[in-house]
Amino acid sequence: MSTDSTIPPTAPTNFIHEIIDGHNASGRFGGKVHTRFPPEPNGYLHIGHAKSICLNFGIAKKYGGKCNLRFDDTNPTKEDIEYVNSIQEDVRWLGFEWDGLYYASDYFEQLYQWAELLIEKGKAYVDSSTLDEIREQRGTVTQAGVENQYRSRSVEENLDLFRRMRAGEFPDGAHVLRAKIDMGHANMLLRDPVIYRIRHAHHHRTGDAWCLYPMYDFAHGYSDSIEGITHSICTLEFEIHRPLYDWLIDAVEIYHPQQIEFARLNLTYTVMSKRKLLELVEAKIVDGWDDPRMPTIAGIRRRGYTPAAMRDFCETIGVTRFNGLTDLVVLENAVRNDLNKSAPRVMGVLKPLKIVLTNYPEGQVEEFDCVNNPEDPSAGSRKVPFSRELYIERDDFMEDPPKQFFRLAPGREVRLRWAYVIKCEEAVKDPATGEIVELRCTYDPETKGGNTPDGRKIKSTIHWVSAPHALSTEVRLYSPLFSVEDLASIPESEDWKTYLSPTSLVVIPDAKLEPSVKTQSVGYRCQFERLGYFCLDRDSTGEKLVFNRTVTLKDEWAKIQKKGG
RNA sequence: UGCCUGAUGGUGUAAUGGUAGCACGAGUGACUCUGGAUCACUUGGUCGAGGUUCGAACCCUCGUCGGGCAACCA
Repeated sequence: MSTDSTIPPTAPTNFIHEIIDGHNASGRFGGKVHTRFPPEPNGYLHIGHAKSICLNFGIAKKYGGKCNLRFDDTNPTKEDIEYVNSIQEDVRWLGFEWDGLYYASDYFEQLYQWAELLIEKGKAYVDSSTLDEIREQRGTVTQAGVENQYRSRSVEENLDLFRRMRAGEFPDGAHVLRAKIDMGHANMLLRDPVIYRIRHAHHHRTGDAWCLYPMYDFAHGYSDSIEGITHSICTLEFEIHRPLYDWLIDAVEIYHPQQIEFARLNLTYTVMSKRKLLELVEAKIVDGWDDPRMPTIAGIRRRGYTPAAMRDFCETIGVTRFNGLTDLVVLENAVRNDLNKSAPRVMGVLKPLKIVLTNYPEGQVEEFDCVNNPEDPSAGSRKVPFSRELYIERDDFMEDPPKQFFRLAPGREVRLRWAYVIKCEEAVKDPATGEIVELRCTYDPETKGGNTPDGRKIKSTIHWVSAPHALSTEVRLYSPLFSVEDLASIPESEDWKTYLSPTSLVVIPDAKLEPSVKTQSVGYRCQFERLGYFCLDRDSTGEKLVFNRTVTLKDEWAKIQKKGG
C-alpha cells in the first residue's frame, strides 16, 4: 500500500488496470489484488524502477490490495546488503510502504523441495556437461538443440546426484539441474533450461547454508506463487519467459499468478541498465551511485528532484506495451512544475560581474524585503542586504547588445529585483585584455523597493547580491551524461562510453549567494531567481556550501540566442 | 531464415465499432518587479494495401517497419 495520498482516485487508467478490472469482474482471483516489486539487490534502483514501483504500489492502492517488496536474491556473487538497504530507502523515499518484505532466499528450502519433486516426476535431470557443451547443444534461434546422454539418467541417479550437489560434494560447474522440457522448442528458454547451479559462495542472507542456488527463472514464478501474488507485473523482455514459469508452476501443481508485461522506460541521453551504471561507478566516471548525474533514484534525489515530481512523471509517461523513448524534458518539466509551487526564491550570481553605484553612500547598508515565493503567498518574505557594491550576472550585461536583448547595457536602465532601478554609466575594462571587470552605475533613489513612482516601464529585472555580504559557495551545474539522444542506437561494436559528455559536470567554485541561505541544511531546495532550481549537497561543510543545480528554468532568451546563432 | 511481440502529431499517451483528445515540445500573442509562472490561440497524427460494416485507430487478411529471445545473469 502507498503511504501517499496525492494520486487521485480518478487517475488515468492503463491496460493493466483494464486486465485487473476484467479479473475482478470474472472473479478470477476472488476480487483480490496483490502485486509486488521484485528487484535483485545487485545495484541501485533507477528511474525505470520508479516506473515499476509506482505501477505496482499504485495498483495496490487503487484496488485496495497489497504490494510486497521482494528481493530476488538468487545470485550471491552479485548481490550485496548495501543494495538491499538502498532499495528500501528509495522505495520509501518515493512515498510507498510495502505490505510484506520478503526475499527469494526465504524460499530456498521450498524451492529445493520442488526441484526434487520435479526430478521424481521425471521432469528434471542432472546434467554433467560443461558450460560450453550446454551452450553448444542448445542450438540457435533457427536451429533446434540436441539432447545429450545425461538427459536420460534415471530418477534415482538424478536424485542422488542432486542431493550430493546440495551436500557440497562437487565443485562449481560440475553439474547443473535442468528442467526436462523440449530441446527442439522454438522458444529457446524451454530447451531444458538450467534451474540450479553449484555456487560455493557466501550469500548475504543465508550465509554458507547453501552451495546450490536456484536460477532466477526457477525461483521467480514460484516466489510469486508462494506469496499469493495475483498480478506478476514485469517488463516486456520477460514475456518470452512466461511459458517457462507456467510450465514450472503447472509441473508442481501450485497456485498460478497472472503475469502481465509492460514496456520498460527509456529516456533520451540516459543509460538505464544496472550493468552499465555499475560500470560508470566502478570506473569512477561518476561520483558513486548517487552522483547527481546518475539516473538512479539516489542520484536524482541528491540532484534535488522531489518524490512528488517522480510520481507525477511516472503518471505522465503512462504504461503500455510500446517500446518508446521518452524525452528527458518530460522529466525536467515534472520537477519544474513541483518546485515552482514549493521552492523558496533566493538570489544568487553564478558568473559575478561587480558593479559600483557611484551615487550610493559609501558604507550604507539597506535591507530589502524580498518575496519568498510569488506562487505561494504563505511563504512570506525575507530581508536581503543591499549596498554600494554589488554582483550581477555577467550574462545580464552586454556592451553592444542586439535588438532583442533588454537587460543592462551602457546608458540603459534595469531594475534590481526588489531594490532600485539602476543605470549603467560606464564599463571599466582591463587595459591589457579588454575584458570588462566592473560596471559604474547610478541608482535612482525614487525607485526604492523596485517601484517606479513616475510610472515608467522598466523592461528588465535582474538578480543581484551585495558584494560585502555575499556568501561564497560552490555550485555544480549538471547536464546529461551522454551526448547522444538514443543510447540504444550505438552499435554493439562501439564502446558506449565514448559518448560520455565532457561537460556533464561544470563546477563553479565561487558563486555569490545572498546570505539568507547560510543556515540551510543538506537537501534544502530553492530557486535561484532567473537561473533554476538548486539543492544543497551533502558535500557542504561549515565553511563552504555546495549547491547542485536540479534543473534550469525555461529560458526564452537562450532560445532567442540559439535561433539567432 | 525460427519464436514472441508491437506500430496514433516531433515525443509520450487517450479514444475498446460512432466528433481522433491530453501532456510535453514547437509557434504566435497577452500579462508580468524572474525572458520564470500564468492565460489565450495555432501547428501537427491513426505504418501501407485490401476486406467486413450505414460507419473502422479499433474487427479480419496480406504486407512494411521496430523491439525482444541463443548466461551455470536478473
